[in-house]
Amino acid sequence: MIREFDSLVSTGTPLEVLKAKCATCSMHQLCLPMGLDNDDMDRLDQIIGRRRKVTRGSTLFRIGDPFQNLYAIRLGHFKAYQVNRDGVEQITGFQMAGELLGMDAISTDLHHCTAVALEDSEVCEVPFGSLQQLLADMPALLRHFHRMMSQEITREQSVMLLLGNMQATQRFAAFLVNLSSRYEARGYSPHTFQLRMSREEIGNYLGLTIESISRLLSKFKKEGLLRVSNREIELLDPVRLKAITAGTHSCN
Amino acid sequence: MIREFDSLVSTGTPLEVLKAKCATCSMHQLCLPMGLDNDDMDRLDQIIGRRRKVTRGSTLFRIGDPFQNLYAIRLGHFKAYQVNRDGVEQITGFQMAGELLGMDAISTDLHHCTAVALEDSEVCEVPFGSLQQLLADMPALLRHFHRMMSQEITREQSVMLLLGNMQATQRFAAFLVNLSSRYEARGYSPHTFQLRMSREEIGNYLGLTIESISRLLSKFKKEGLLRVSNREIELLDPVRLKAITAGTHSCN
DNA sequence: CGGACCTTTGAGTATTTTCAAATGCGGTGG
DNA sequence: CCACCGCATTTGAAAATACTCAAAGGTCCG
Repeated sequence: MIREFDSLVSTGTPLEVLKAKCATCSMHQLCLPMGLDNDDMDRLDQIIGRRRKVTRGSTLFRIGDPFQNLYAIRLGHFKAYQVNRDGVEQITGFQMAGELLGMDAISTDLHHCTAVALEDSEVCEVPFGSLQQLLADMPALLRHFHRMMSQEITREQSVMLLLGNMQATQRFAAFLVNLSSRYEARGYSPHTFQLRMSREEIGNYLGLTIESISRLLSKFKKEGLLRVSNREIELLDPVRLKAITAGTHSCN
Repeated sequence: MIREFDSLVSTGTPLEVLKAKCATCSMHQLCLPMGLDNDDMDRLDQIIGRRRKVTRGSTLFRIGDPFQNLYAIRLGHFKAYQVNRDGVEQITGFQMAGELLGMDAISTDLHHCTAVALEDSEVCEVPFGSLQQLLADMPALLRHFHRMMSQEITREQSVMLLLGNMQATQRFAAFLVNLSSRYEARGYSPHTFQLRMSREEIGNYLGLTIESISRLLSKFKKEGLLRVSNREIELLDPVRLKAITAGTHSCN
């Protein structure tokens, strides 16, 4: 990687672009280029379109938009939501750096959800046509791409489990534990983190109302499970939190 | 297709195997070989392992099983469920002929759900290693495989919407409408069909109790929306059923 | 400092669950 | 052929969880 760094600098590549290469991206162990050698990573870099900034609250793509690109999140957080025929939103996921947005659009070439940045973020545009050509040529990339799609299927199944037969307390505990482990996987503290989404968004995602979320936060606080200050969360008893996730038995 | 049929017969291929070829399978317009030309379909046929019968109630694969094969359903119905740490089941989907089972296992090489036949069924074993090699070589197959995975993501998102912010009545209506359209896509009557799953399984899938399902059936029956006799269902007013799916407003 | 917005908390309500009992269906054996 | 048994389903009544509505309290930002 050092070698590559040098060669890029020597050819006068602007620093902007340099920083944006997969090889130097802190997410390359989680993201699409995971496990690729340097040559393959270069080829992936070459098909990636723009590295785009998405400001807080702005929309990356919208339901019904034609599908052109997948988006790899370099930095920041997103929410993805579906909309009922009633116009009611249902958030289907919160995505963070290293995760891929837009995979649900492959089936019909139209986006099935809307993706909105929860904070100022950056994404890599991955033109899907080009990616598919590359996939045929790079078994490692093919394998990992399939893993990422499969992982999304698995994640959604877990949410179905959560929504289908967990109580409010369990759901919220599971939500916190999930965030915690994802931050840990990214090298951040699993105990202290900022919620990037509002109480309302959490409630929407978990199939609960904003009031329920607020009450659950108060309850967990009172029980010494966590400390909250606005969106700053500190998990004080991850073990018990995980236990609550498992069953209703331990939560009164 | 006729030509192929002839050539197979002339080479003395047993009828058993003949019937099992993708080209002669009634599901090839929905299943993996969708859109493939005859040559490509042959290549796909060649990697397919066994065409296996799965008797009612028996398990195709189980959570934690090592992942070897995807399974294309030729005939019959399956349920796929996850299990909580409590041992509580959550059915994540009901699959029918033409659909693919096991895609959630790609991410970790372990199955994340258990698949059980709801009636005597038949599946084609698709060894995933071989499939991946083929994918690199057959753009059309690659494309369709991605569509199928993406479709599964989309389907699960719809279930999240259903579980996250629909009421019991809406959920059950949505369930019936969904079954109806899938039978229609397979050339069966969209109005009259047999439920292959018990009331309990429906309830589990929809995040409701068996009693609620029973009550909803009675309610719909009383409102002239459908006729029920055991597992035989006749939808009498699909339009109103769809309307109920959309919003709570029209159902008292 | 003021205002908009988000969050918290309380009280009453509603939907769905739980628990219990009755009904119906299919299969088995007298 | 009919009675009986087991199992799935239906129905009823009480209970619980989470929601709705309302108001108060905080926080952020101009």
